[in-house]
Amino acid sequence: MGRWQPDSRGRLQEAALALYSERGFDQTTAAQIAARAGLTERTFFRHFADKREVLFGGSALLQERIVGGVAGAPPEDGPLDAVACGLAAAATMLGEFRRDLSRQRHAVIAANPELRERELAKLADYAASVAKALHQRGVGEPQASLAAEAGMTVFRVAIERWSNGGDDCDLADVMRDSMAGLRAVAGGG
Amino acid sequence: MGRWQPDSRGRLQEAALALYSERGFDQTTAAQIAARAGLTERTFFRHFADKREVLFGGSALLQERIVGGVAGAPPEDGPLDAVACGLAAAATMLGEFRRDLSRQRHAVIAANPELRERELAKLADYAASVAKALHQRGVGEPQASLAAEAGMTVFRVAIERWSNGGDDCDLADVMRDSMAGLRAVAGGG
DNA sequence: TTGGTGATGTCAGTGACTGCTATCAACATA
DNA sequence: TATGTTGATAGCAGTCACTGACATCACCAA
Repeated sequence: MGRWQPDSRGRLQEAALALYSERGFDQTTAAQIAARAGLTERTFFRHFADKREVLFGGSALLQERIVGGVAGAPPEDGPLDAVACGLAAAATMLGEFRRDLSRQRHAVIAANPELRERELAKLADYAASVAKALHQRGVGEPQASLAAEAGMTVFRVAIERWSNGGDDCDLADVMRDSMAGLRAVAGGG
Repeated sequence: MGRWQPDSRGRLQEAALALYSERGFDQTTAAQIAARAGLTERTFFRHFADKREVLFGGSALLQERIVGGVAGAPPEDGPLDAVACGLAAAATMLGEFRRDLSRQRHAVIAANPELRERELAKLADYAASVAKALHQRGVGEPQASLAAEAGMTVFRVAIERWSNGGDDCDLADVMRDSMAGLRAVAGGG
């Protein structure tokens, strides 16, 4: 056995989600999270840049999935179709995850302005990398940025609907439906 | 003459913009801003909730303009047309402002992740109130949210293009053009 | 004259976050 | 076996964002 318990990072994420749920984000200190994970505050900040980031550990992976979905879309697809492929890939990934944890995390984020801010920043990051992927498909500006940002809009709205929906509500379905909604609103005028 | 110099709030905003430009956001302390404005740190935090907010003093007014534009759109306009009216109102307001200051502010925000986060949060606020205004025009969900968020996407992309464009680049024109771009991307597929 | 009000100053405190240094199991290598 | 290196952690001191409580004092109204 190692000198320390394994998976410090994972333990910190678990502890943070639990404490943020129980007492709220503001009422939780980094030292408390670390203590619950059997670590020190200093170690918390070695793993996560700040108190918020601990809730967004999976975002890099999700971003890869989305970009991969866009890059792997059929070559004849238009920009927004390609983005839809990225969203489908994201929906698949999130669907695999434990839904109760997703909901708990979403509730914590929704309850705090600072955390909502961070989530928006993550979505903007996704949009930037999706726009890049669209460029590589030959899409120019401002079409690429508009399609990418619009896609993230659909993503956000869909996640919101899915999170408030019942247990039989499928994320991929909601994504498709929301994308259709955007096309209707934007295309029809 | 009053006991204090007038317009503390304005002096703080000016001092903050200057210092953030000169040394960068991270290298500027709230105490330095206050000192430059002839005030104390404590007073800074009475006027602004945090170090970032001092750059967003006009956002409430801008929000009012956008919502007013949406509410005042012709009744027969579709959701996205109404949002376009809101954006036009915003463009008018921003056009009245000194462009050099707008650019300086934009550069400071672009240079710092925390400030970009805050700007995204403001846009999300605008989107929420625009969606509300659309509801009052009889638009349902998710159409209202999608149209509102898509509108903010257009706003962001347009501001970015305008900010990087030449002096002859008109914001209202860029807004209209970006909106047309979105319609083309979303409508055409 | 007197008393209330509002914007500011002063001060002490909490907690997020950082830089530096020490520790020590694990591993590689001579 | 001995020795040096590495990596994840602890410990500690420090800065700064932000807050709460209380004091000050020009201004204004009665």
